[in-house]
Amino acid sequence: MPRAGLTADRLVAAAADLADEAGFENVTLSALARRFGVKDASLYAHVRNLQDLRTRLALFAGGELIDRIAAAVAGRAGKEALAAFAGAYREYALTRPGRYAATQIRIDQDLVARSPALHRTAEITYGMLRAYGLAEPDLTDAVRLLRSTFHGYCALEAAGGFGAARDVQASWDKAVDALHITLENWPREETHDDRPA
Amino acid sequence: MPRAGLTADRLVAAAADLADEAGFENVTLSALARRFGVKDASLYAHVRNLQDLRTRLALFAGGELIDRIAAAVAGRAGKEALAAFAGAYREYALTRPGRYAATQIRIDQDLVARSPALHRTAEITYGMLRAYGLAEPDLTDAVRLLRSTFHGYCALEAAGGFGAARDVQASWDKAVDALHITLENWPREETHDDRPA
DNA sequence: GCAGCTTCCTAGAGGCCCTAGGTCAGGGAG
DNA sequence: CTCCCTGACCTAGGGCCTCTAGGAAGCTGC
Repeated sequence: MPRAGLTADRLVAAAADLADEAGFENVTLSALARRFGVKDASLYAHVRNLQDLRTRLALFAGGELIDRIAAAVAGRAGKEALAAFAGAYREYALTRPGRYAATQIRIDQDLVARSPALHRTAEITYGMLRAYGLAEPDLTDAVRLLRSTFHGYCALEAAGGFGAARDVQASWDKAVDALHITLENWPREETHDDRPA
Repeated sequence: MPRAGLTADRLVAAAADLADEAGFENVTLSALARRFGVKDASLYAHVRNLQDLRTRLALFAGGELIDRIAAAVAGRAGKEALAAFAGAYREYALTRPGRYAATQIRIDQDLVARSPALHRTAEITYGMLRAYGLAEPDLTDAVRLLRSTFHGYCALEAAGGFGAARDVQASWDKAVDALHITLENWPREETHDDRPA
């Protein structure tokens, strides 16, 4: 009986493809095992359980996403950087819907803290915003606003939430313009609060 | 054998409570049946299947949400209306997480079209924005931006996505301020496009 | 008090997650 | 080259879930 040559990494990669094809909620150990021509119990040698698989997938996808964003943002600043960030973000969310959905699951907090991808995400986002000259806590507020808008937009779009005739790409470009203006006209805090983000 | 007196509406109401207590993904026919002291097969007399139940729950929650928003917005305009809208939205998302999650599922498009709650949502949102004097397509773009931001914020907050020390309520208030400024300084379209939203 | 509709039941198939324990392939040690 | 050990993969089985088919028991209108 030949071996399938499973490893945790190969499982995660296959799970990522499966997520994009069938939706993140259909990433299932049975389906994954089927894909490798193996019984589901066999997967437990490589992955603790379904939750573990999904967490690994989330971290994997988070890494992919920030790599693309980093590549897009590199060498740009200000509005150009913002547009590049936004474009890479939405592109990933739309072309890899399952992987993107994976990045949104709730993950154990100290596992998050130990993830290099998420640290990189924070660095790049805060870095991009430094051009706007915001100080804490405005900086953190702005980061939250950006993440929320990007995520909300992609989530609603993916869920078919935008029924109006208006072209979504044009709408998105406008939203990015609007965010740029928002960042330039940010309602600053009078009192200063320097706690780290 | 006494009857439980099930109806579709009672099932949906119980499902809503269950969603808030155990999470939307744990809204299950078995759990619901257990709650009524009834076998799961019995539920199929009132609800077509799990998908049908979840869809009904989504529409129910959508109606509840827009009712609260409408009540909050009533009699206000401009920034006050925006803040009231935002406050009611986030309040609902945070205090009724399962119901709120239900509102985000993908729903059959022509079922959406026939839902009065969703029409009301559109009316109220567009109505609130009329104070900012936007014309199409900017109006639709602005609505999309608002919905995205509100949803994205609540989704990230609920998923534990905001790790920084900064108080989330303060951050949210600032985001609403920023949105108000954005709406007042909206980057207008030169060319006019009047298609309905 | 009876007919018929509806509610709720039992029975059972199939999918999923996960554990316990067995078997056999492949690589290193002798 | 053979033995052995690790670990990749297996079978068996329990529990929870959805959903269908068909039967019995309560309620309503006559």
